Amino acid sequence: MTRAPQKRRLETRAKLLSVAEDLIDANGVSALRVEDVVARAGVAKGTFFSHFGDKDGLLAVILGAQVMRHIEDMDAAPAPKTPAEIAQRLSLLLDFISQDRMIFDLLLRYSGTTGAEVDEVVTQGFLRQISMFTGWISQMQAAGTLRGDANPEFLAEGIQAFLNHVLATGFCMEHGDLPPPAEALVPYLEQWLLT
Amino acid sequence: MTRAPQKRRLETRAKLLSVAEDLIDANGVSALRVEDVVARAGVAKGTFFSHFGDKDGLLAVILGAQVMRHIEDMDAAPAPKTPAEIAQRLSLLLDFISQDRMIFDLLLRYSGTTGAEVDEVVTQGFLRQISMFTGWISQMQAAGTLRGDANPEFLAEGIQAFLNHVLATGFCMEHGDLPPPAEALVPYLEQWLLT
DNA sequence: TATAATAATTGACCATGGTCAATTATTCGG
DNA sequence: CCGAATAATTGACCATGGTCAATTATTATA
Repeated sequence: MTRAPQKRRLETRAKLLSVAEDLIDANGVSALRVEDVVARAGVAKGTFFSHFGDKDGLLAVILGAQVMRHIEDMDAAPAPKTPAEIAQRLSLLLDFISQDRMIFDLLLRYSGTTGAEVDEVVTQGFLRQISMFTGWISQMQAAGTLRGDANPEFLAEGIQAFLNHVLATGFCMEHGDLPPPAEALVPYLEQWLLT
Repeated sequence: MTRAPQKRRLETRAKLLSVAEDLIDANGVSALRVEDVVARAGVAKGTFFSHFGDKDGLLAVILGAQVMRHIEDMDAAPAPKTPAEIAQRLSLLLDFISQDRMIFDLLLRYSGTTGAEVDEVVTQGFLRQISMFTGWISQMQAAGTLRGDANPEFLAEGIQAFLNHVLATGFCMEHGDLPPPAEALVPYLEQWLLT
């Protein structure tokens, strides 16, 4: 039985998170240095690792929360009615992830940590996203606007696959000339979801 | 105009590669240390980086070559006739990539380096793989065994997407209980390629 | 072949993430 | 309120990838 954390620990953690968020806002994820975080937070290096395990742990918490916020926004609006609308609904999230390859890599790596660590925000986010997709698809199937011959959860996983594909592909071309990820996603979704 | 590399340089490069391959065979990709490689090869650290840019550069060369070998094997046999046969044909490659998450991550990262570096083996491999898929699909379309309503290259990219999806998903569950990647791939391919 | 120009290599040095035995703060039982 | 037990923090130290001015080997030129 593990004890509840003391107030001091919660404060330290909050301080580390807020400092890291500020630094990320200012300089981007790639430029974040653990040494800078602990220096600004006024704690020792070891404290950082005792809280987050490693640097990616901290990033997972912060980026996972941001992803979760996007998912909640997407889920709040009325369900999309076509594949193109799904892609459009995803555009803010996709833009966020496209902003830095490090974000994509980290989310992909943490996306399914078995759910072993119940508090893994990233895992939660992905599960939530799949169930959101599943809900959309069920509704569309009920409305007869897309193929009814496959189970919604399976189709939802396919969306996930194409979403990652489009993101990965986007990083390959040198930035500048290619369409935004949400747009690139449309043909895949249509092929996957229609008839 | 850059000059051709001297014999000495080619020998050094070959030595580094062969030492690294031996170490990988013995201990796996994750355990490879640059210091070990240079020590065994009898060269200085700087030499390593002058040849490969960074550690991933060396890995890209080695793993890219292994992937290319798998692709050539797959391409040598007669074209598969069904989605399930495609999955089966891919199983050796998928098993190879599944063996260590580091391999998957690296291949994904290097898969499309713009083709800017013409000698990037990984990029070559992916292009080759897509064209192999495209060929298979064309033949199957001609034979009428799968949907003829989409262009083969587009369908080939979809295969790539599902292939990565299955691999990524495989790493998430703790190893042991889940089916081999090639098997997990089948339903996606069928849904994607059939009618 | 002597010398200048260029290629290749060297290794001390740095940057950064990560470890862990020792120390300090907090809580708990009596 | 006083130790004893546990939680939290500390910071010197380590591991490993990566840099680059200096050095040595090779090639080109006269």
